[in-house]
Amino acid sequence: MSDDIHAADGRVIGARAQATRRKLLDATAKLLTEQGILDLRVVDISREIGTSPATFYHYFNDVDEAILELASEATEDEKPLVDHLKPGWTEADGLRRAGEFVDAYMTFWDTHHAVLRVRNLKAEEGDRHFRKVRTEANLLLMDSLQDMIREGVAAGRLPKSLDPFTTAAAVVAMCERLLGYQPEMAKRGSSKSTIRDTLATLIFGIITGHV
Amino acid sequence: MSDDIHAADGRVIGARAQATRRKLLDATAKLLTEQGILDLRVVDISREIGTSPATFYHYFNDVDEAILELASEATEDEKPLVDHLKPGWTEADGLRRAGEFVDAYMTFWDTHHAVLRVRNLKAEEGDRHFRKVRTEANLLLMDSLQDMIREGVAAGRLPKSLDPFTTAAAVVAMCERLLGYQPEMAKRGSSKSTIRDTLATLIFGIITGHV
DNA sequence: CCGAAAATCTGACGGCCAGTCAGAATCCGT
DNA sequence: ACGGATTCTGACTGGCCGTCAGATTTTCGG
Repeated sequence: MSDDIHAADGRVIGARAQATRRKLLDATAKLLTEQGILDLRVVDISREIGTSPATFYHYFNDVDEAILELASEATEDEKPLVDHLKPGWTEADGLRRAGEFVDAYMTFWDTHHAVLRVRNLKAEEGDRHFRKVRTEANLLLMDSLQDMIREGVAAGRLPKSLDPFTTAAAVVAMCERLLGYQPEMAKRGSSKSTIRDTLATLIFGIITGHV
Repeated sequence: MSDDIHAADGRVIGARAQATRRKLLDATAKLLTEQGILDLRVVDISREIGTSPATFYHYFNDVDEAILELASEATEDEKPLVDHLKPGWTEADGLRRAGEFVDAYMTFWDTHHAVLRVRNLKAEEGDRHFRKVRTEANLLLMDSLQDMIREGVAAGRLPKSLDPFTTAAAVVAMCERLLGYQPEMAKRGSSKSTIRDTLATLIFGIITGHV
């Protein structure tokens, strides 16, 4: 498996071309954040870096392909979050650890939310590639979460009717979606730190069974 | 406030036109489910009911307006769910009640998921109208959930670090997003009934503090 | 039942963007 | 500074959006 970077036609590209490709990816991420997927036009992405639409199609078969790559890059940034989810949370330090995980997750989310939104939309609409990249990203966290939940079930702190896999998915779901509500919740008095503390308490409770 | 139905130019319309408008809404929902928002074309919606694009624009200023109306209709279907979330769940019957709520929510979701996806996307991308309709829908459930959570906090079954409003939002978030994962989870052995039971157990635990 | 007014529908068009391709511009090794 | 390889783009085709003038259908007073 090669790490070479390819153009849309599959040929390996040189340093100058790699720089152009990177600029296109960055411009795509920027416009996605500013305007959203529904108003994203290849013309605008190209203009953003002072080039023509034809250049974009040298490096990507379509906009989806560029966004898919951004989604993969987001997955890379998600990997370190796993470090916060190692079994062994105690009643004494678990809440603090959960809080640290939430902090890290919030930072991750702030950086990538525009891309993650599109990844999730396309995945839910059935796109094979986006499903794959989303599933891989989610399994990163879920694998660790499952272990922790199994531990809680085995110790009798959690009910046996909790399926570890599904519960892990539910925790990830809660994190993802709750942060999407953030702007509207802020208007109703739920500050970032309230969300942080509540989310940490919930995660701590769900995966360890402590209150 | 009148319940009259209007064309895009604001004029009240008659029975024939109402039927056409309804067919356009249904066709929009159908194609949204089949193809997703990114491939939704006014041409296709019109063709679906054997009319021309110009007809569509008689009734809606754009596709968003039609989807927004479908989202409002979804909110109507969400209202009955509140009945499942009245305070007073006991340790004995709470899990059963939670399960009944989850069943109802899953049915609701199955019916409207394509529209809800777009509603959430547009809301998160900052669209004022979609934010409003989403917030209204979420507050329906959250108002009841908050009451139940406050009860649990007051009784000392739930930690005081749980903000009731945020926790209620987290529960809604978990339901919404977890169901979006359903197809991929099914491939990994998490059946609909596993999801149902786990979700019910989690909701029961989070809002009552019982295990 | 008739004819005119109101309501509903649509053909056709200008404008914008997607995506392609042939060839122009630039780079790089010698 | 020359020639081949790499990178970039002008210009074009085709398709969808959204509009509008006017065609078609329905309604209703007489």
